[in-house]
Order: sequence, then structure tokens, then C-alpha cells
Amino acid sequence: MGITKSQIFNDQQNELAAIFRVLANPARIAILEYIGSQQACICNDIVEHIGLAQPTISQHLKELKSIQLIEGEIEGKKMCYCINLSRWNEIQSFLNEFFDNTRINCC
Amino acid sequence: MGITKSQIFNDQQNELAAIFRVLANPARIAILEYIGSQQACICNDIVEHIGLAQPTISQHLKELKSIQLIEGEIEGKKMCYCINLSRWNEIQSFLNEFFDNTRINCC
DNA sequence: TTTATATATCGCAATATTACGATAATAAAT
DNA sequence: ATTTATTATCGTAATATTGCGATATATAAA
Repeated sequence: MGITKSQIFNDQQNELAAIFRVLANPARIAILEYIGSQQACICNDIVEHIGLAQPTISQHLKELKSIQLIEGEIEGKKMCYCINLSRWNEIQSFLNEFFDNTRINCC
Repeated sequence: MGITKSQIFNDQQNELAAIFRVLANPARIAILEYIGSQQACICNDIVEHIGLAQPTISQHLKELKSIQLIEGEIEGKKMCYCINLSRWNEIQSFLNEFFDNTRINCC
């Protein structure tokens, strides 16, 4: 098999897992930290800062965009990426809800 | 290549990614939610509740144990799993730190 | 219009993950 | 001691992920 059986889980569980999956890579963590620390967040700067090949970074940025964690704005021939703050906060709350609701009984 | 280049990232980034990786699966989310909702958390109950094969559940439990999110206690021939509350809280704080520290400037 | 620069996409190789059947290991019950 | 019940491990097939070279695309500069 090898494929996650997402049909047997509910939307909230699948969405949580999807968010965690995007965050489950040190390059993407590093990219988010770098974007968060910069005023300007030019794609090429990210490539140089992280130390992975440009296509690799581009792919990671695409994954981060897929859950709206970051947004890209065209600036001439450059691309300015930034964190989507409202989505950032929304995801943080969503994760905290999961941690808070699950922290209960047992043993 | 296909392997994550963890050498080029720092410990905090790698640890964050490792935690997110364990959480990045709806079956493991469902297992955690189920364990959190029960007083007793017998392995076999988890198997029946989730609806995946017993070896699959056992493997997921192993992953959750690998980051100390849950603990298993032998009770006769049964196994009682429970959430490790101090680790649970520690991880929640660690993730919040990441979200809080990264939520900055840009655009 | 040609050239240079910046980013995205394609295709592939190397690994990692998910799921499960078969089976081993363990402990209670008979 | 044998059987039964519960959980773990092994091996494997199907897929997913990571990373990069080659290349396409797009815009600015010359």
C-alpha cells in the first residue's frame, strides 16, 4: 500500500496532518525563520542563505505557499516572499487547539 | 538525492522538523486524540477504534514513543498507552516559541 | 532585439513513509 | 505444558519526499 488512508479520518485530522507535513522539513523551517527575520525577502537571498540549490528552494516555497503560510509578490524580475500573518496566527491557534483539547485524562 | 540535508541546519531546526514529522500523519493525530479522550488506552482498543491493521498501529505508536509523546505501560498481556503530559506541554511550548519568534517584519 | 538575471517547472535518482501479511514474543488462562 | 490473546517485529509493495541538473519562462537591461 504505502498511501495514507485519509478517507478514514476526519477533515480536522487530515488538515492538521497536512499542516504538520509542510512544517516537517528543516529547510522549510529555516526558510520561514529567514523570511521572518528579514524586511525584504527576495527569493535569491533565500537560496544563498539556506545553501540548497535554487530549484530545491523554489519547490519548498511552493509547499509553503500551498497552505498559504507565505505569499509571493512580483517585484520586477525578483520575487518578494513574506509570511501571511493572519494565516500564520490561524495555524498557530489551530495547533494550540489540538494540543489543548488532547491534553486530558489517561494514566 | 532524496535525503534531507540535515547537516546544513541547526539542532533546533532539525528537532522542530522531527517533531512535525511525527505529527504529520492523520492516523497518529487520531491515535493521540483517542488516547487523550480515554481513561484507559489499551493498544487493542486503539486498533479497533482507528480501523487500521494492528501492525500499522503498532508502528505508529512506536513513532509517537520515539519523541516521548506517549508512554506504554505493560498491564498483564495488554499494553496501556498514555500521553506523556510533561513532554506534551514541552512540545507545545517549543512549537509556540517557533511561531512567536518567527512572526515578525516583512512586507 | 539580444543578453543577462531571477524564478519556476520537468524529469530523474536516492531515500523515506505507509500499510499490511506473516510471524515472533510475551503473558494469562486452561 | 498447551492454548489463547495481545503486541511487536520483519519483510515487502506501493507511494511520497527530497534534491538537483537541465530547461523553460519572464522581466530588466543593454
